[in-house]
Amino acid sequence: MADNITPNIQDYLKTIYGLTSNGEEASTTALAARLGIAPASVTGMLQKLASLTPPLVIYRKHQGAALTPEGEKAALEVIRRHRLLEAWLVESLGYSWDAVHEEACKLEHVISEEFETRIAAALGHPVRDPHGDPIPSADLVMPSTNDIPLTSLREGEKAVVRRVGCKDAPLLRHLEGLGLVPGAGVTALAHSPFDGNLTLQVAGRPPAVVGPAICSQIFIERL
Amino acid sequence: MADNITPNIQDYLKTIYGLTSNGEEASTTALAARLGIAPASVTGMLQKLASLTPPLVIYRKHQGAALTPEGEKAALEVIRRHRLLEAWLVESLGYSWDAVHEEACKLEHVISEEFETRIAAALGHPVRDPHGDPIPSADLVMPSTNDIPLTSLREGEKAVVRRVGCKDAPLLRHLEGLGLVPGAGVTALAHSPFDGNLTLQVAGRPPAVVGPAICSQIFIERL
DNA sequence: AAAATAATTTAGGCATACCTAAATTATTAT
DNA sequence: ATAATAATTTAGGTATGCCTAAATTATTTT
Repeated sequence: MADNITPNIQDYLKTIYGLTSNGEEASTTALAARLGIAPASVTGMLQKLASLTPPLVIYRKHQGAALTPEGEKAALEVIRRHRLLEAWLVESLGYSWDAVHEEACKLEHVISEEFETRIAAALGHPVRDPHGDPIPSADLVMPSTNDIPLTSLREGEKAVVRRVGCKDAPLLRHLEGLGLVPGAGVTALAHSPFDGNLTLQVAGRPPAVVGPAICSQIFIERL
Repeated sequence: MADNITPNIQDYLKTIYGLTSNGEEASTTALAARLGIAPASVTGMLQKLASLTPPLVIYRKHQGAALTPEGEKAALEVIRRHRLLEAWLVESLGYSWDAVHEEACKLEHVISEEFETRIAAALGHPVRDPHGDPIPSADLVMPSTNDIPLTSLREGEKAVVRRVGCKDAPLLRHLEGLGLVPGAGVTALAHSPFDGNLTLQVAGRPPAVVGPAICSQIFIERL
């Protein structure tokens, strides 16, 4: 029935999940932007995904798309594979965290269930990937987190970096240089309410001033 | 120029290489049979491969196909990746040798050069895959071998199994059960000229009678 | 409310890569 | 040499998934 889920469809489902789970609308335009294709192409695909049996998305003209339970299941399966692959590329092959996303994007569509099972076991069934993104369990439940944006940290408050929500390789390398990686302890030394700049003390490093463009990509847990 | 080499084209090139390097003709029918598609589809693709710039195959109507230097290079690249992947699935993820072919067939089309480099290094730049197939070097030279068919072994002769030239999972499991895997020492106890059966002593095992259908798939080096 | 702008959809096309059926070419047997 | 068979090619068609241009719908501004 629902085994006609092509790599392309997987990418759509993953992207819809990424938008809606983030509170954003999975609109034609937003999907087109994230997928790097024309809006018209998205319209065509959403119509198709909604007319499959079972439907993978709920779609009404000019109203954007939402995943059906079947669509969400398929999305979580791909997301699980992607994040396990990222973790495993780092742990097992020594990849740097800025290079794993691209590789995982291709591998996620071709690995077998056995492959998934083996790397999950080899990694000890991790709950987060190298960027701190939660990894859905084998029965496709997304772990809940208490991550809050670094932008909400104020003078004197201490926290631990939990997640870095960006895929851009140069930015990831920059963050690594600052020590702003999952697990790092940070203290807010100062906060400028005008430009949103945060002066951060990353454990074991000199203080650094970080702008809101970066802070909004970093998620923490307060201590 | 020649970066429009799709996964499909890679499969054609790999298959043509497999036939011609084996002394067989890369005929339309043979390719169709190996690729599991209709002969007419092969004709269309061969015409296309021959008309690319640079051409990947030499093709003349009713004459089958042969790889150009560019085509052979692309074929060796895919074969290298396939065999490295097989080795690495066994070594690093604990796959059994009968399961790796299928997985490698999908992965070979998507891994990056970095991935290839990393697994080659992690494996110590192996020269054979788990079935004993030679792995082309990083500069795409196929290692030469002295492998001869097990069918040529005669009473009293000793040899080492070097290669098992079949992909069929049930047969591979059967051979593993007999100990007929690369590296195994064998002695021919008897040979029947009528049915081609060979009675083999595999080191550390009871003697076994093996028919020509199996023997022709196994390649050895005489001691 | 009307006009302007933004978002979305429809329509018509293209490329890849497969298919079947019919036509052609090559090979083998009589 | 002719007929039968086998191999191959041509022709026309399908499905996926993208594109652009034009049309439509929704939203915002005046």
